[in-house]
Amino acid sequence: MPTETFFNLPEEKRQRIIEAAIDEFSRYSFHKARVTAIADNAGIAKGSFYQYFEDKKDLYKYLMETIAKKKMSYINKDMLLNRDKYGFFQLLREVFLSGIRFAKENPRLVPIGEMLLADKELLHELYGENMDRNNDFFKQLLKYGQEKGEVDPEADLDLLAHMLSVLTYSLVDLVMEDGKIDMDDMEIYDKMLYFVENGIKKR
Amino acid sequence: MPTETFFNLPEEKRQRIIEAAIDEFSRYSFHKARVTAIADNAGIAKGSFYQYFEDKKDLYKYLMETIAKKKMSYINKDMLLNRDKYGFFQLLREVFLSGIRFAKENPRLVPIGEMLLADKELLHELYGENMDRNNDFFKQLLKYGQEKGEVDPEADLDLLAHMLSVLTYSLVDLVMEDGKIDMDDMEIYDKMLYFVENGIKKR
Amino acid sequence: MPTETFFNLPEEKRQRIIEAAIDEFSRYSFHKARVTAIADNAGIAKGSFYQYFEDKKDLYKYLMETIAKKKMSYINKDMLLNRDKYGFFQLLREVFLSGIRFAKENPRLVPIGEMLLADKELLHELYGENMDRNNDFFKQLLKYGQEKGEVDPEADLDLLAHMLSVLTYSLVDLVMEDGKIDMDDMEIYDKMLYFVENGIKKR
Amino acid sequence: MPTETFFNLPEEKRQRIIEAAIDEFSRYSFHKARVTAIADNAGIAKGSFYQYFEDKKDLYKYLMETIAKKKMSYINKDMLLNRDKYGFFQLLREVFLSGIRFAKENPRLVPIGEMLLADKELLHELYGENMDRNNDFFKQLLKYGQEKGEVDPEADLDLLAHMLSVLTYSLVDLVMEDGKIDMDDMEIYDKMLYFVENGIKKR
DNA sequence: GATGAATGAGGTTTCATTCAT
DNA sequence: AATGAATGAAACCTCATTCAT
Repeated sequence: MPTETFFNLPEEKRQRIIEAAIDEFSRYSFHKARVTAIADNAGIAKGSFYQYFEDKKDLYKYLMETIAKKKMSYINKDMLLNRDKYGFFQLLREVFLSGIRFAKENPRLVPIGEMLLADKELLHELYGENMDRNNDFFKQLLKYGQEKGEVDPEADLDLLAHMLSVLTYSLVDLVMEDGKIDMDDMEIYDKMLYFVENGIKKR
Repeated sequence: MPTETFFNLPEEKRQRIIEAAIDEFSRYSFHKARVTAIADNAGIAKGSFYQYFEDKKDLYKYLMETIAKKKMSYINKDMLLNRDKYGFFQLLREVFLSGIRFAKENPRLVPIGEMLLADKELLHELYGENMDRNNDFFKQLLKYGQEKGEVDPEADLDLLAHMLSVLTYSLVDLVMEDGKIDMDDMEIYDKMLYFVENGIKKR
Repeated sequence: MPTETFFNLPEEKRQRIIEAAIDEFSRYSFHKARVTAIADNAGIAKGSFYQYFEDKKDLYKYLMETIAKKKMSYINKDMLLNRDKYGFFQLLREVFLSGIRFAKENPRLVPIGEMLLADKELLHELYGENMDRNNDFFKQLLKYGQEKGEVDPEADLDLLAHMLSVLTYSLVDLVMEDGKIDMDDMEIYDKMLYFVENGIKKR
Repeated sequence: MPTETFFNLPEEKRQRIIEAAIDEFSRYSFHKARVTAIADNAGIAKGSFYQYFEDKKDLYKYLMETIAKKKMSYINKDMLLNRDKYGFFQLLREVFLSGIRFAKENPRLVPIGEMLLADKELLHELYGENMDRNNDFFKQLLKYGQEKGEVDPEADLDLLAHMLSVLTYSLVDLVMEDGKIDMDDMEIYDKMLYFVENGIKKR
């Protein structure tokens, strides 16, 4: 956790630091990223960095949390709360699209997450055992889909959740070119959804 | 490319070095992996390392090539050559399973590939533009599936190839726990295939 | 260029570092000189060295600049500015003597310059094409001498400039024994000047 | 001294080694030059190198001797033996020209000598005190010139010898561009001689 | 005598973190 | 709180030389 000092900082300065961190961690893996570069780009002294964070990992953890929260905020909460008004596949579509919107508006955050996912050692260190909240989310959703009779009742929800989770990531990866996303490329999202729907719907 | 000296080494020693390299690179990303550790674990002098490889990256590249070749060798070549004897989904199943067999027998090689995939900078440096041979392979296969009338003729092959590629990886990831695979867990592979088949087959 | 950090250092410490550098580079060629030795002798950590200079070459370049400036400062500027009050050979004598005075007071700087001059590769790297400002200086002087009618009007100024430049160096070399100069050995400078004067004066 | 083994080598092989050594030492100072490069370029095993020479310095010493001898061989011995038939300045001219001829035919040997001259430590180690045979040669010549009444009887022969020695080197340097010499550029040699003659002749 | 693999000391450089002001 | 200089462990890499075959 960042220190109290950090949270007492003027918003603007805190932003500058976060920005600089994002910039560095989106370009380089945790180990290659340099504290010096972050401090420099944020325009703060290296010493200050250690007044705000315990160490490099402390900032990194905080960043991951921030990112996770931000990503969640892209999901239309109303739809989830009133999910009964929508079909399962409509909800799924919303989840997919929220991922895309998030990536479009925060392209630099995408590789940060991906790099962490690849670094099992670090991942374990940060989250210990419970490292797939993402899957849990999809699993809940799928269960609901089964209950509503839209999803194949035989389906293995753990497997499906994992697949959906992975596909979301991959979709973002596919449409992101050089850190940019062509949001208008709507067709492709629906193609994937079409594929998924055929794959898992109840027949 | 490793030096001639390296290839002149007795098989046993070469293996020790490769083993040590795999050990290090499967645990740590390229940047965190240490030449010193590799040399130590291989039981050779640090100086010797540099008689065999130009630098850390040289060994790494060589390792990736070796891994790629090994992975390919797990695909049943006969089936590919006589693909007309098999249905498309039978072929796809073979490809999936080959990935699993490879992962089961070489569990430490899996994270090496995954870490590389996450390090865009390194990936680019090693392979430049043509970095998705994996996708190409699936695209060929899918095209064949369309020609045989088994795959949805409307399907976007680029998208599908990407998805299949990603799903293969994810499947391996899913069944690998602490570097071990439960091969007998056959059911899950077929579940995924079932899902995929429903998703993309011609109706 | 040294970093800002270096220039922020207390004068005393900066001097210690420069001293240590001079000590090392006056004894050993650029390639044999060791950063470690410099850091040790300056009483700073090796890491600090790299906070002050980009690398060994950075310090070396800076040292050469410093030396060049210092050497220039030994020339009596008044004489150059009011050169019309003096004969050409008087000016030349002043230039010669300035070289001697510089060498006498900074004996360790002499071999540094000489070693660089011998390392064509390094020389080229540092100065690119324009690496004989020394010659230019003498050429200007000689031109002036011709205009005043003191120097043989037929003389090839490029050649003469080169010769004078070389002779200055050699004179210093000659009178420097074990890094010390016997300044009182005035006679020898005049002998050389006598020789030069006879060689190039207008008849 | 090279080992007997070296001298027993077939002429052709010995030449190859010497060639490779010249190539390396003409490009790099003693310390930067690499034994490995020499062995490689000579097409011999690294181990063999140490069968022929005690160490890098041993080869270097031998090379310097060879060069010195070769350089001497360019002086017209007949003229020296029958020096009475020629004037002093004719002899001096011959010595100058021999230096030029040597440089023209062995351009790579020139920088080797120059680099050594700049490395006082090495120079001392190789030749101890008596490191100016070159000067001695010129001193003998000048003495003879005085005796014949052609050279200023007041002249300080040590100084003049030094100057002549230095000027010879510098002349070579001046006309050598990129390791090549324009021998037809005869005029310049005579200009320098003219200058020298005026400088030191008896009046 | 020839070979080429093996060695390790030693060099340069990087960087997270500490600390004095 | 802020600064930025100081540190040193540890990484990569080079190369002369030795040694077993």
